[in-house]
Amino acid sequence: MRTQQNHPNDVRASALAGDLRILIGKLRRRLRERAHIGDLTWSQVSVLGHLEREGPATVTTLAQAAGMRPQSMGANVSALEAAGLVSGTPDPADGRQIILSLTASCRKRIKAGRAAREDWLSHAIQSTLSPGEQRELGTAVELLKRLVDS
Amino acid sequence: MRTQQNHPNDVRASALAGDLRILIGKLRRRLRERAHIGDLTWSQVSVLGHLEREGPATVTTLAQAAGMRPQSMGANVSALEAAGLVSGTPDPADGRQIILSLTASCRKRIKAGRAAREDWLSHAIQSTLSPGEQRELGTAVELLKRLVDS
DNA sequence: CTAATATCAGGACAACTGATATAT
DNA sequence: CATATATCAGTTTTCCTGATATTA
Repeated sequence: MRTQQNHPNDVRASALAGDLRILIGKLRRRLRERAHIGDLTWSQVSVLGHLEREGPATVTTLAQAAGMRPQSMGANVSALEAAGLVSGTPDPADGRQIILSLTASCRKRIKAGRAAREDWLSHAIQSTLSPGEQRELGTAVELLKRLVDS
Repeated sequence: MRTQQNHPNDVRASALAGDLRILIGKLRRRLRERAHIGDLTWSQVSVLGHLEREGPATVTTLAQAAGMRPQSMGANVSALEAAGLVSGTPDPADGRQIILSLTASCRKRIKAGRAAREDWLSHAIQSTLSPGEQRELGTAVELLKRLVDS
């Protein structure tokens, strides 16, 4: 290990962790208060994004991807089904599972681009970050994914 | 596959927003389940970090920095006072305010480096990210700060 | 008197744990 | 019987809104 005098690596990491911790709290509160696209919560919007990019999935798969319990994800999915944005069909090969996918109307809404533009977070990314900065953020997101799955 | 000229910047921003949304959820749950240093919650650790780096502050100041209501911050501060990590003295110039600062024992604990190393997040940053990647993350954190305050 | 600070009380949201029914 | 999936019910955490006392 090297330099323990001026910039010990763990002090740097510790300060970074502190910044990140505060940042996550603020982002989360912002998302909760402003990120409602329809009558959807922030978690529910995440589910829609996952289904859009990764395709149909079961409740358990979605829960694993989001790092939460199947019961918690089940509540989110129920709300989305009630809103007519997601529908589930039984897996013909495994009667225990229900395969969830976006409904046609939801897909249409996404394709029209309305959903994206109504979203506070993507709007903020576009309006406050230059294309180059957006790329920097993209690489950092990949780093954080690795970190959170470690 | 790259429709660079069509290249809707908003599609890119939208995908980035989706990734970020999921990431924040996962990070938040990870922090809640694993980031207890003593018997402290993640928000409380954030408060300690702020007081350590920025110096003494009032409840209102801390609340603004964290983007939450003074009442919510008050609950966190009360817990920290009960744990003997933070103490408040009345502002001699303004009787309404109470100035909060870290206690000697808390400072000692931080200085000993134990608190930092027990923290899941800073440990993860150190062990899974190279120094260069940590710098990349640092610049991205600055971008996100700007974004969340917009 | 109006504004700012802190705090008490009650409520909402989104996750959690435990238990149960059903299918593999 | 043992495992996996989904779901029902109750609890906890964390922050919110509303109201009040005190001081500037």
